[in-house]
Amino acid sequence: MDDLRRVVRRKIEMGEFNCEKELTMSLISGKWKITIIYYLGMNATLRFSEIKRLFPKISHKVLTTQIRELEEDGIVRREVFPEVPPRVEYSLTELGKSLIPILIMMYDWGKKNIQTFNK
Amino acid sequence: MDDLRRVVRRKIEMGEFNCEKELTMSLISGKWKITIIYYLGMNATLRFSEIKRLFPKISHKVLTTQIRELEEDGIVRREVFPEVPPRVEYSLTELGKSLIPILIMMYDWGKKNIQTFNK
DNA sequence: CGGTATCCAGAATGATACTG
DNA sequence: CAGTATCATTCTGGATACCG
Repeated sequence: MDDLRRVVRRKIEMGEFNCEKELTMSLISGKWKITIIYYLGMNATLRFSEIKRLFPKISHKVLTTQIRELEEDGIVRREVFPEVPPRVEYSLTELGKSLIPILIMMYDWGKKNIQTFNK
Repeated sequence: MDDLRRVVRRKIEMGEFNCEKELTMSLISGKWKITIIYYLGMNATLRFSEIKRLFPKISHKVLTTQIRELEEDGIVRREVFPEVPPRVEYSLTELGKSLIPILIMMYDWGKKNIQTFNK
């Protein structure tokens, strides 16, 4: 797929990032992306419908969009099994797996500090 | 200020977070927030105009908005000196400082992987 | 200098319906 | 089952002008 990482590459070329942190942020920004990455990290592979079942609040179209962007950015691998009915399995690439420590840190930070926001 | 952390608190109350990671993300999501936090971490205090000079591409209003949200969320401290012309200095709170390791990890990750997006 | 108010453009998200 | 297409809505960021 030629479009692979096109948005991110365009941002790099246009000098839209002030700093490499913003590259990282741009990859995980999106209402469901860190959730999807994290659960794929815990489950090795998940089918489209399994992700939907895990997070009923995410709409069909939005899940498609989020996971397609993750795929374009090289974070998620998509495998289509030519069956009827179709089966599609998602898993993390090595690049995707390397994001997990960052998500764990974000989880730990949130866990540690959430009570200060409840007061 | 009564509005302190109101948006985040509302999200917590409404159960809008699937996971504590999302609390962390919600605090640092915003086009300039990680940039502002990071530079405040390196400079101890910065005046409004100094931040503007560091990042000429950020507009006046957007800088105000981003930094006000960081203040409401308890990440940034705002000190007003009653002088003419006014002087306002921003610095990180302890909560804000505790985010720095996450931003450093994001920087390192971006630095390490940016070349894979340039191909 | 360091704001606020208004208005607007575009992006992100979401609801719904249709398809191989 | 796992999509795509269309349309509506909401959220974010930005341009501009005015203020104490």
